Amino acid sequence: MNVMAHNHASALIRRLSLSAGLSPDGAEAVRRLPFNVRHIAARTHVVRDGERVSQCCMIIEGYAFRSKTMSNGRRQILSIHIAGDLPDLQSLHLQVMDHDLVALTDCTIGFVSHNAVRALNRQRPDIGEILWRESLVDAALFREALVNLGQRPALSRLAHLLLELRRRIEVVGLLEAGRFPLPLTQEDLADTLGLSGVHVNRIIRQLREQGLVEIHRHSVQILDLKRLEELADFDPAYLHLDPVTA
Amino acid sequence: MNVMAHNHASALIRRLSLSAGLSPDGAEAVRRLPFNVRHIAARTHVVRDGERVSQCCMIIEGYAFRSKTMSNGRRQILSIHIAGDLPDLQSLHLQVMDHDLVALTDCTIGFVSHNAVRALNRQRPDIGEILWRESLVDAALFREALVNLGQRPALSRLAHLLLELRRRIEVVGLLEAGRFPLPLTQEDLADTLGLSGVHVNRIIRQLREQGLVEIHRHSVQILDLKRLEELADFDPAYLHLDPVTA
DNA sequence: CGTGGATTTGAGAGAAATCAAATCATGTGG
DNA sequence: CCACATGATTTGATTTCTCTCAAATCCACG
Repeated sequence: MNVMAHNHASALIRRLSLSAGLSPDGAEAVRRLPFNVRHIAARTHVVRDGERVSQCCMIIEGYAFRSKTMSNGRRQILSIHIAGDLPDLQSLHLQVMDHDLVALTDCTIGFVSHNAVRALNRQRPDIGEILWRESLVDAALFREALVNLGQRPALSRLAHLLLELRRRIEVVGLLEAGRFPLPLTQEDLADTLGLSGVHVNRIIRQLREQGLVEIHRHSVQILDLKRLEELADFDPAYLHLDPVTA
Repeated sequence: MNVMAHNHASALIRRLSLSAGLSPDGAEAVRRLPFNVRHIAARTHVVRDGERVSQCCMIIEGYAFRSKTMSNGRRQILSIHIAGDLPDLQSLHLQVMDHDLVALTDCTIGFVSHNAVRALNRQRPDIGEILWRESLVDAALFREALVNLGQRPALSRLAHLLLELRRRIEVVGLLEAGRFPLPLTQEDLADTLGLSGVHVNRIIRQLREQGLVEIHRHSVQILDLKRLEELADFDPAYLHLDPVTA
């Protein structure tokens, strides 16, 4: 319940500074937001579809995902989130959730009231624009995910997902010797990629057999980045991480 | 090249007033934005993937779509846009396009410089928030499209697309006796739904045979709304059109 | 009235799903 | 520390959905 979170926002600030030109004093203002820090157990809901919320959150540590579940029980995972993400920033202006937000692992999460964020936006329109931009990048990832689901065969689809995660994890400094955690079960991956669990298993095996990727105990090592990027038709422009490319 | 466009924005204003609580004087401020009105021929690009832009646009009349084309030529249509939409609002803060915007029919489009929109946002933060919200609704549609591509079989997938279009068209007052134009070829529909053209043809036939929908000469009539909504598992909450539901 | 794009239909192939069972981990309590 | 229970992964067999290729028909437009 720590209200001061001076370094909790470091991953977020690192990313925003790199990609959105957040200034040092802007970073300070973000750091000073009144985050209410809480621990969330793996596989518990942070917010539920249909709920009306008055705060949004920042992931400080751990993994989370957003998903929608249809009335027949089928679930689509919409996005995977890591430290430094603001996975429900959209609730700032869309206060009724249209999907779930769930902790994938045990998480440390900082909650901020919408009021505090709105106040900051009014006081510092430059930061408001950066947060708006952040929500637009979120949408850009959804667009690429649409291409992934609609146009790529299963093998490339998984490859693309891994490459996106690798890059995003790298940006916040959590890539360790080219290796990163992937705390999704194969069933979770299936629901992310619009495939069946069985098929995901077979696809993973193919990636392994082709010497492209090593996936073991929820940890991923990409062995041949170039070849994997070709297979996935991966172009990171949509991540909008490069300030030159906006 | 008319700079005054007092009623050109009526569809947009109608929608924002209904769903985002745009006030009458806010509407007036939006109307007074310096729109540069131009006509765009069917099947021409409005903006291209990779371009850096300094203006965004509002559809005054006609249909457009956003799409991404992969290096192997496969294309995914990301969204379909109608009068009153701001299909490249994201460029306001993401100035390099990560997809194409293409006119589907002959269109009348109003272009506004980013500078003018940014100035309005600073001067009228309430309108800035409504535009931000608008970009968040855009993202909400992408999320639902992800569910559509990832989890629904072809028949429900098409049904869902038709229901979404019907509702959006209704909101801006363009639904005529339950009928609306659908100027997409079956090939276009295929690229929207992640299916092949041939399969889309067969799916349309099924919808017709089941007495659910009549599609003829690029015009759609939904014959059994209730049954179609069941088939599609359609819940319009994600459109965020109802201000009570935010 | 001809032409080219769009739609429709048929046949066969392929990708991925489902169903079912076996194996492998992980963590718990005795 | 081992036995067991639970969930995750792996493998096999079969079915289903959707794709591709190919050809025929239809339609809008000049």
